[in-house]
Amino acid sequence: MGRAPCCDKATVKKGPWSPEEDAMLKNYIEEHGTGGNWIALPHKIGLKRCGKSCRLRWLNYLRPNIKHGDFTPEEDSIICSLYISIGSRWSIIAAQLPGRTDNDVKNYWNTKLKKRLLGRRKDRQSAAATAATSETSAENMNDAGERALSASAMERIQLCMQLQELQSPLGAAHHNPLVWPGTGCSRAATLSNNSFNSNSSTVTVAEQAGRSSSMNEHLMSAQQLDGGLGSPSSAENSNVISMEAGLEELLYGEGNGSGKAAGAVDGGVQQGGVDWWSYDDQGKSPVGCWDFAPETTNAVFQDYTSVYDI
DNA sequence: AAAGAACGCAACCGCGGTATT
DNA sequence: GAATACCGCGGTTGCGTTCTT
Repeated sequence: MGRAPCCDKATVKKGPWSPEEDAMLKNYIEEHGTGGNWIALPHKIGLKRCGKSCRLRWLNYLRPNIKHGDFTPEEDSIICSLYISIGSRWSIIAAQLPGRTDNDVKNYWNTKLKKRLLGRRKDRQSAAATAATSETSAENMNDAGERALSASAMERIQLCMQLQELQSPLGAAHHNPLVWPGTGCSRAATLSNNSFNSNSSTVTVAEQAGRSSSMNEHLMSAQQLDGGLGSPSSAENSNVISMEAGLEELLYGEGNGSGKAAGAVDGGVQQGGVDWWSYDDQGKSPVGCWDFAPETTNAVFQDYTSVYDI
């Protein structure tokens, strides 16, 4: 039959960890490792904690080389672009940020980045001369969307709409394969139309969202990661650069007026002196994406492609 | 200075997938 | 193959801290 019970929920301690508990867990793992069994770990150490709690504490706080607070502009950009493309897959996003945990990234997004980005949209709408129509659109989108779309999907649509506004008055991002890949046309527009005129839709927003989750949401990220494996065309490069510039503008101000080093430079996007999307001299081959081991990139990408059958 | 509101973060909860018996 | 436990993840909550009035 099955295994032994996980832990006695009546006797395990909950709540904040004490320095003594931290020290016990840290010392034990540094000396013996996790042993591949988190459930058994607290018993071995003598901690009155659930194994899941120990695992969480170790991964999010005690593990070496953990970074806390002070996300850099480069990290902001990575989080935003990946969130737009793959949604709230925090573990995958965090994997692109050395030293960051999924919990950290999730908290940072929920408490800061989301407000910063989506707040800007509110500002734009309220300032617009055609406030009535734009607010109606947004409200309809919210009302309809909340019924059928996840909050995550709604946020991503809003972010994409912001990018469209920034990048081209004609909505170039609609045709940006990095934003809405695979369809050759505007997914954002499709979703929006269904949100606005959903009465007679044969394909519901929910279905679209479901398809988005299963098929398309990941693709920009996959292509970004794939950039480390192949050679994007110059058109793709310019799409990437254009999108990054848009994100920079969303994050740090209109017209690139912020103090942050934003904007595209030849052959890459330079941010605070760090190219996180850099290409070689000819701008053909990507190099040094995100400053972590290529094998890690490939592993993440391969995991992802295998899961989503890219 | 005090009270309430807002914020930020650590930790918990529940679920789905995987491994084990 | 079925039953059960383990693992990892995303969503949510609780609480301490900071800000605003």
